[in-house]
Amino acid sequence: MDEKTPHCAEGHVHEPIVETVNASMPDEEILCDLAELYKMFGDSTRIKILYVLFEAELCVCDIAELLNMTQSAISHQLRVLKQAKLVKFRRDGKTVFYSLADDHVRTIINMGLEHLCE
Amino acid sequence: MDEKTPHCAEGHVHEPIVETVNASMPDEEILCDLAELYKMFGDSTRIKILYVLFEAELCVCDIAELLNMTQSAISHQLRVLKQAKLVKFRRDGKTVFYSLADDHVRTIINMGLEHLCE
DNA sequence: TAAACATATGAGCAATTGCTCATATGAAAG
DNA sequence: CTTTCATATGAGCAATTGCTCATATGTTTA
Repeated sequence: MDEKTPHCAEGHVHEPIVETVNASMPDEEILCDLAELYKMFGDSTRIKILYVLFEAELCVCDIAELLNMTQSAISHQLRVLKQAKLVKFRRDGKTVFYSLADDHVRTIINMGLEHLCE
Repeated sequence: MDEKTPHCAEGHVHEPIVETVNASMPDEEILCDLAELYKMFGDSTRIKILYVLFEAELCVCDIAELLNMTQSAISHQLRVLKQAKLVKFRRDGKTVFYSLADDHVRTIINMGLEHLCE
């Protein structure tokens, strides 16, 4: 048997359940993608950026001002959010306006807030 | 003005919007709690543990076997999930059975999966 | 063209994280 | 009580992360 997985005694009571669960598991890759997605929401700076974009598109320096953080810090995080396709942007002269990429972001954050307020 | 926040030129076009957004921001603490919550879902091991508990309560070694990881690694993560109140447990002799603490966990994970599959 | 401004990005660093390994705890069986 | 088995936990380490600081890029204006 696999050396890496210690296990309860042979003929273990819960084995059938393990089989069932194992069969219904999504692909490893999907679950990793899911973790990557939630990782985006797992940092307070990024949560704040996303929340701030709920109401309006904003430029980098506006966000920095709202969160009282440096332009650089915000820009780095926007890059990450952009890669995760959670925000999109639009250039207008020197200014770059960011906004939520889709409505799921709003839904996911609101769902989390609901969970907290119970 | 605040030294830490660089800002666009004085009399900036988007200032009114900034005011509005600022007024509607939830407390710092709530957004931090929200980030803490999502941090739990932001690791593939924890996501897998939670997913595996969708169908049935399982003991630590069953989970370890399912995920092909060590008992120790799983136990450490279960501790974290327990602290976040995402799982609960029940002792039966030597065995400890873990299960999802509430239905929100299922909902949140499913919502993320939906977002990925579009 | 040069200067000014908004944003992006690379290097570096301190803090956090997720594991391993060894060991402790707690419960049942001998 | 002692052993065995299931689980919990502390120390330590490598990898990741989120920031700062300096600087690069891109756009407008003089």
